[in-house]
Amino acid sequence: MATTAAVRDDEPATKFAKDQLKSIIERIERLEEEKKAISDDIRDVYAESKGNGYDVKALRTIVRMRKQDPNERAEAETILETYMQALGML
Amino acid sequence: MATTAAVRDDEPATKFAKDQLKSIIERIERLEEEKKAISDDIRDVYAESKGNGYDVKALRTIVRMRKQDPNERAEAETILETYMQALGML
Amino acid sequence: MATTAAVRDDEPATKFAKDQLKSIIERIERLEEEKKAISDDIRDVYAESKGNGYDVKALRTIVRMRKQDPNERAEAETILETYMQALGML
Amino acid sequence: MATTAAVRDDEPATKFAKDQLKSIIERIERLEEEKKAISDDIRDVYAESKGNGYDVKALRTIVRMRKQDPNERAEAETILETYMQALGML
DNA sequence: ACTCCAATACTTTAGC
DNA sequence: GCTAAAGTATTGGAGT
Repeated sequence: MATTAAVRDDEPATKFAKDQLKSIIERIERLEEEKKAISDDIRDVYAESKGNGYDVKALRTIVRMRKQDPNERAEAETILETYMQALGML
Repeated sequence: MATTAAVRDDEPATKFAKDQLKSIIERIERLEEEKKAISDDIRDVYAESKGNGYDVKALRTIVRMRKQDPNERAEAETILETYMQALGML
Repeated sequence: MATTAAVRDDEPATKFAKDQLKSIIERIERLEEEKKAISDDIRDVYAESKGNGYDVKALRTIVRMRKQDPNERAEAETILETYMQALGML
Repeated sequence: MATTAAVRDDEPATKFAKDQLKSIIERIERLEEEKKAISDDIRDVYAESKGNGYDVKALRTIVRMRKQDPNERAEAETILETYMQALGML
């Protein structure tokens, strides 16, 4: 295998392989840090909104609904109502 | 309430309140898009690594371990060892 | 500390303490086994229902809804609709 | 439609279908009650242990470890150690 | 298409 | 009471 060879199996643990592994891990760690920073930002927006009197749970529901495909949502709604009907919940 | 008033309670649904709500939702949606982009990047790194012969599960374990170690280890370790000792797990 | 003393701190690791610790762990493990068995049963019911043509997601929603307090549910619904209204989703 | 037919599609909502749906929901609800009862028991054991001076967090860790060990350890361990070796974590 | 597992979101509990 | 942490449940993606 030309290009690479992994840190695996019976292969000698070459310095190159080590560096490649290290590089992978560090790339992921950097990306996860960025991801965490954004998660924190999202949390902050919700917290701030709550401070301004908004209902966080409802906000989350809105965000979730807007993400869904309108068709799928309608279809799910129909089934749900059928079941609720059958159970006397409507 | 001085500054604004939310879309809530018995308050008239002012255009201002609507705009504020819309703004909150859109900020969150923008952040979630960024977050998703990064999640995809992370996924890509794993997929590419797998293509180069790495064991993805092990990579994930490494990442997790490096994240957890600095935080807790030393603290819990002591009590834990006492208990493990008592249970013959050591 | 009347009755016993735990496996902790500077106390000598008495045989009694060991046995008590072991007993606690085993009680929990037994309970967790039972709990897992029930979780599996629930999973089975859903799987079987799916095989009979039911929509599992909708079934889960029904179960969740029936668990909720009707008043709270109604209230949450109201807020949600206010927000949806303000965002032109209704 | 020999055996049953679910509360679904264009089918007339027969009493039978309703009963079957109701039966499914109630079976799940009963199982979830049992499950909750056991969860509560587990909680009680931890609470009682805490009252006797045990460190709950450590107890949970022990339980978790004893659960995981037999399953995976040996398998993942090998690859993992190779990687950790390469990263200077060992 | 279906099963399985990892990741996310939600809920509840403990601690300040 | 609120923030932080755990546990639990649901969702989404990967593999077969």
